[in-house]
Parts: sequence; C-alpha cells; structure tokens
Amino acid sequence: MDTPEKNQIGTPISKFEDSPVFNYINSLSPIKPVKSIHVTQTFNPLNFASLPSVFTSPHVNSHKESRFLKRKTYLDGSKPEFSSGIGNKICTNEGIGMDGAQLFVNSAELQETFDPEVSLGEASVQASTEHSKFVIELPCTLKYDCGSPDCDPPPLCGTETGYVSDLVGKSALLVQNDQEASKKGSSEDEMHLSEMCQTGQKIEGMESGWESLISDVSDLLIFTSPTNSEAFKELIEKSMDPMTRFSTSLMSQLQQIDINDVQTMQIVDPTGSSEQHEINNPSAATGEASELQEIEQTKDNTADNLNKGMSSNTSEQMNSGVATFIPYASKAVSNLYRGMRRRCLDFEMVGARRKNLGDASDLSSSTLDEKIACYDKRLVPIKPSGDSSRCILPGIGLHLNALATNSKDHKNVKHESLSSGQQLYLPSSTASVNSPTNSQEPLRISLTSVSSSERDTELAENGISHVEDASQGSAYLVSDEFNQNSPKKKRRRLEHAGESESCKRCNCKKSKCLKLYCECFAAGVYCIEPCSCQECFNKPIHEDTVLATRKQIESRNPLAFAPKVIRSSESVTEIGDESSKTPASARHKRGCNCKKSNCLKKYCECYQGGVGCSIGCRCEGCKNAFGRKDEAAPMGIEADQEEETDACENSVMDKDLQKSDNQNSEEQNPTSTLPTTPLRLSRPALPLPFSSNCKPPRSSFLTVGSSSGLYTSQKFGKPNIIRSLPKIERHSQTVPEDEMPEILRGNTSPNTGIKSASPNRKRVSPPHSGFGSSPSHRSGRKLILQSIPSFPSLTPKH
DNA sequence: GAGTTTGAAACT
DNA sequence: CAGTTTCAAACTC
Repeated sequence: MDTPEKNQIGTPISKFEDSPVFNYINSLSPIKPVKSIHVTQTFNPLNFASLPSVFTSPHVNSHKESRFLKRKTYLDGSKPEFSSGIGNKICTNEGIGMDGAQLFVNSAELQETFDPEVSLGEASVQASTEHSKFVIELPCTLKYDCGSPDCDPPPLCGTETGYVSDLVGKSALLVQNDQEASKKGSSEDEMHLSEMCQTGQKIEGMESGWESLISDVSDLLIFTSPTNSEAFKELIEKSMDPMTRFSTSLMSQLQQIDINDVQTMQIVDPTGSSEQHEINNPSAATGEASELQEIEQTKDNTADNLNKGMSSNTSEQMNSGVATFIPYASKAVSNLYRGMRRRCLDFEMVGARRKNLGDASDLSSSTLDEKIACYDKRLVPIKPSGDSSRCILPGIGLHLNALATNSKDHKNVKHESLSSGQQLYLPSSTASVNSPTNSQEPLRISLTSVSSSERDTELAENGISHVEDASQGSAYLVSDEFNQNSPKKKRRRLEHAGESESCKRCNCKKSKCLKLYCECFAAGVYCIEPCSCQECFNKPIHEDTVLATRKQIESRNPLAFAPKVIRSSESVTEIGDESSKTPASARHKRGCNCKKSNCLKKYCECYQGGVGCSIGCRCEGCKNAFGRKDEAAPMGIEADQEEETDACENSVMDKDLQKSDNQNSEEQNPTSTLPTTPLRLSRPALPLPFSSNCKPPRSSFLTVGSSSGLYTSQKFGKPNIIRSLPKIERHSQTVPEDEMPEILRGNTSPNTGIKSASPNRKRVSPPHSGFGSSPSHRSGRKLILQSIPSFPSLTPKH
C-alpha cells in the first residue's frame, strides 16, 4: 500500500495493460479498459450534477457556478477577494470545462442518464457506480462542508474516509461481482479518496487537499488541450488557485472526487500531452498496482487502510505526479482570491466571454458561456448563442472578458502582480492558452512570489476564514437567491473582508436597480447579496430586463455606462502607446455640477473619481483637491487651489478636504486642458483619500474596461486593497492595474507611484481598439484598451 | 441606525 | 436646453 503506488506513478499506462491483472480483467469483462476522454468528460459532468443534488446548501452550488462564469470572464481573477475559494473551484471546473465544457453543461443529464453498461470502458462503468454512491453519500460530506467550509482537512478527511469506506465496501461488492474489473475501479476510488485526504493535509495545511486534487485533475484536463509545458503549468496554477481558495467547500470535495475519477479516466486518454500521461499514469498505474493490494486490504481494513495507506501513497503520488504543479497553485491560490471576482461583469460576462473566448478558444468559450449563463444567473437563461447575450452587456462584460482574454499579455500580469498575484492568474491562464510561451514564466514568477507572500499574510490574518470568505464570495456572486439561504456567511465575509473592499452594494429602493442611480447597475454588475436593494431586477434572473434597460439607457446616452472619468481625448487617442502616458489628464466625462460640496466631498463625481475638475465642470466654489476647475490649468503643485476658489464656500471643507488637498493639491490640475499634465504626481496622493474611505469601488470600474482593472486591483487588496476607488477610475490610483487599463496611460505612467489617480482607465475613449490588436504594451494597457472597446460594444447588438 | 444633505439621473 | 423631480449615495448626528 504505502509505497508501491508512488513507484508506479511514474510508470506509464502501458504497464498497466501489460500487467497480468489487466489482462485477466480484460478477458473477464466484456468491457475494455478504454481510456477515453469521453469517459472523463462524462464523469466531470457527473460530478457537477451530483453536487447540486447533494449539497444541502444551495450556496455551494451557486458559488461554483458563479465562479465558473466569472472565472472565464475574468480569467484573471482578479477579484478574488471574496470569492477566492469559489474562484478556485471554478478554475478547476473550468479546467475540466475547458476540455469538456460541454460536459459540464450536460453533466446533470449525463450523470443521471448514465448507464454503467453504456459506459465505454471499465472505468466509465465503475465511475458511474461510484458516482451513484457519491451522490448518496455526498450529502453527508456536503453537510459537513457547509457547516465548516473551512478547509478543515481533518473533518473532510474524516467524512471522506467514511465515504471511502463505503466506497470500498461497495467496491468490494463490485469486485465480487465483476471481479477484477470492478476491482480496478474500487481501488482507483480508494486511491482518489486517500489522495484527497492526504493531499489536503500535506499541502500546506492552509490549502485543502481538495485543491491539490482538483488542481491535478484540472491539470490533466488542461493538458489535453494545450500542449506547451509552460502553458500547462500556468493552467495548473490557475486551477490550483481556485482550488486553494475553496478548499473548504463541499463542492470542492465532490468535485475532487469526480476529478479523481476523471483523472484516472483522463489518464487513460492519450490526448493530452506527454506530461499528462506522466501524471495520469502515475495515478492510473498506482491505482492498478495498488488495486491488488488495496483490494486485499480493503477487504480487511477497508476504511483504515484506505485512509492510512492511501493517504500516504496517494499523497506521494499526487506529489510526484502533480506535486510540481501544486506548489504553484498553492501559492497562487491563496492570494488570488480574496478578491473578488464577483458579480461584476456577470452580465456581460457571457457575451464578453464569447467574444473573448472566441479568440482564445472557441469551443471552450462557447461552452463556458453557456455554463456561465446558467451559473451566473443562476440559471438565468442566457442564450448560449451569445450573440444576443453579448450585445446585452457588452460594456462591462466585454471589458472584463476582454481583459481576461487579452490579459494574455503577461506583462500585464506582472504589473498587477505587484499588487496581487491573483491577477496574474487570470491573465496567465488566458495567456497560457493563447500564448503561453513568453509570459508564462514571468507570470509564474510573479505569481509565486507574490502569491506566496500574500498568501502567507492572508493565511496569517485570515487563516481559516479565507475559506469562508471564498465560499461567501462565491455565494455573493451567485446569489441572490442563495443569499437568503445563507446570509450569515455572506455577512461574515463582508464584515471580515471588509465590505468596502470587496464590493459595494447598492441600496436602491425605487429604481429596481435598473437605473443609473444604482451603482451596481451603473457599473454593469449584478446586484449581489450584500446589496440591500429592494425589488431588485438587476440580477441574472432578470437578465433580459437588465439588458433591455441597459440598451435603452445606452440608446439615450451611449456613454452612460462608460467610465465617468476619462482621460483626455488626446491621451486616449494615443492609447496604444505609452506615449500618452499622461495619467493626469484624466477627467470626469461630463464634469460635475456641485454647488455646495465645493467638490471636496464624494458628492462630487470628480472628486469621487479622484480627478480634478475641469473646464467642463459647472461646479461652484470648486476646491477639488485633485484639481480645481479654475486651476485647470496647470497647476503644479501648489495647493493653492483651496484658497483660490473660494475659500468662502468652504464651509464644506472637511477633513477629507484638507487631507486630500494636501495630498492632492498637486493634482488639481488641470483639468480638461491638460491631458498630460502633472496630475500624476499628485494623484497618487489623491487616491488615498478614497482609499481611506474605502469603499470599494463599485462596479463602475468594472463596467468599463476598467472593470478588468478593478478585478485585478481588488485582488490585490483583497479587502483592503482596493481602497475605494470611487466609481470612476480611481482604482487606478490604488491599483496600478486600473491604471493599466486606462490604457495607455498608463502604462502607466512612468511614475511608479503614480498610479495615479488617473482614472483614466475607463476612459471612454476610443473604442476602436480591438481586443486582439492590443499590443503588447503592458498588459495593463492592453487590457484597458480591450476593455475600452467594450463600451461601445455595450449596445452592440444593434 | 435614522435622518439630512447632496448632486446625478431621470423626467417634463 | 433648462427646469423640476426622483433617487440613492454621502454624510451627519
């Protein structure tokens, strides 16, 4: 039991076949051990399908679903704060989904309909039986999970072990009946189970074993498609991250189980790259080799043996095969997610995804979209076709999607990585798919380094809490419906994570969240639990309504969903390059109309956005710390601003003002005129004020291209991080990413510190930039650019 | 947490 | 386009 598996791991599948046992089995059962992809796929679906039924709490499911959606769209994940856990799952799912996205969709059906007999190979047959068992037992496990989403490996293991024991028992029966053929299956199952348990424990206690398992599975899946080793690694990492995040959720467990099965199955499948084989083989080989041993043991000790022996063996196997991957994942995972993926973009996610995916991978994208639609909305009937869907939310979704897909640029990742490794993930993943070679390494590095550090911190801080957060986050995403079910978790998350950071919520009472009054709607994101809105229609369920409303609004004002803060047109035009670098130029699209706040409070959109007032503003007594209207001209640093305008008005001057003034005085700047101007310097400071407040920028960012930025940014911060970027682009300040998006600007301005405030990201600017085209500049920019287009796209359909 | 202030969004 | 109303965030207590 103990070691043989390990050794075997390395052995190729061929050995199996050669083994006498194998031959014997073949002779006995009509079914031939075919390792076909199909089988694996079927399993995956099964897993998913089974899960829902199993889960006592809908949240879990919802989370998963949401994550899927998000993930794809985001890819980067940036947002991971809340949903971290979920995100991981999604990743894994995605991994599977990528290969067999379709599988997911149909999984439920497949599972149920699945006839063992029908199954192609032994594995499939066994798997089916196993699944059924799982389904039965899962509920128990799920319950546990639900109760303590935290990773708690021990509990999970315990449950699993129980499960395993059951499986074993069943397997034994099967063996008797089917004899060897069944044996394999049982042994494999055991293996999987034990592996899961062990992996969970071994892998940094923090991370759940599930994750590792999942990661492995995902890896396998991934492998099938992408050949490049690097890409492979990235993929793995991605999957890993998500996994880690979730560690806790039952879903993960279930998935893992499924995954395990899948892995074995996949292993069989040759389609994958050589790497896959290696990995797979080990498991398979171990499974077989161990089978005999295990079978015997199982008879006697079943449960115990499985737990002990399997755990050790399996873990090793896992490690040996997958281990290399895991590290990445584990590191990255923790970091990634805090953030938030969130709902943001969910809307458009679908549409955007399609587009984006189209680039990267049509197949996956299409399937993903469907999935997403289902999950996102929770079943909201989004159209798979996507065209329509796309149109619907082009804005946000596109942005996000674009970002995700585009994120390819690894470079971007690095930028982001500074703040958070998470972002890297998404991009990397996408990147890996698209163009793994270049960026991958860099990404990895950044990820690992960053993620590890972050993770550590997080772990230290949050510890178990992460899990919860993740789960919650997922819940958020999904769930409106679910929210009610498990509001506690959500609340917790919010509190812990800091609501502000992760996401804002709206409090609409009369607008039904279908007007721009609603921050969520304005940002292009669906309302989620944290929202205390009433009669909210801004949910996936009402997607049609939301889209229709959006269209109407856009028809009225095409830029309604565009970021309010924009860079100067000049800069925008140049977007492509760094040339524009002038972050400072950012300005509020329409200008404010403040009369009493002196543009020193968030009532002022300019101020909220972290940008100075410009000529276009009709404000009275402007004292905008970021730049007075009067000053629009160039001010340098002087802080006079305050004085100038009217000191009079000042009653308003708040502490904030003072602070901001001090910090920002520089920025004040210019306003419209300046596109380039100096604001930058000051900007950095500007953001701070917001940050302090912190609310997370709502979605606004998200909506636009910036959204992508947001995500990333959020990731970083997780909770804290983001600061509140105001709706506008302020996130840019805090988060470089945002800036990135800004496009060019950014590239961010050279000033390191800058981030500046330039909110540009959102800039309306030139939509033109095609997603694909985006040049290499820094990832950030690219993203931005891509995102930008989205705006226009908002109304795409037409 | 309730109430007030504020300015954008929506409406006329 | 201007004026008014509606709305929800921001803010204050």
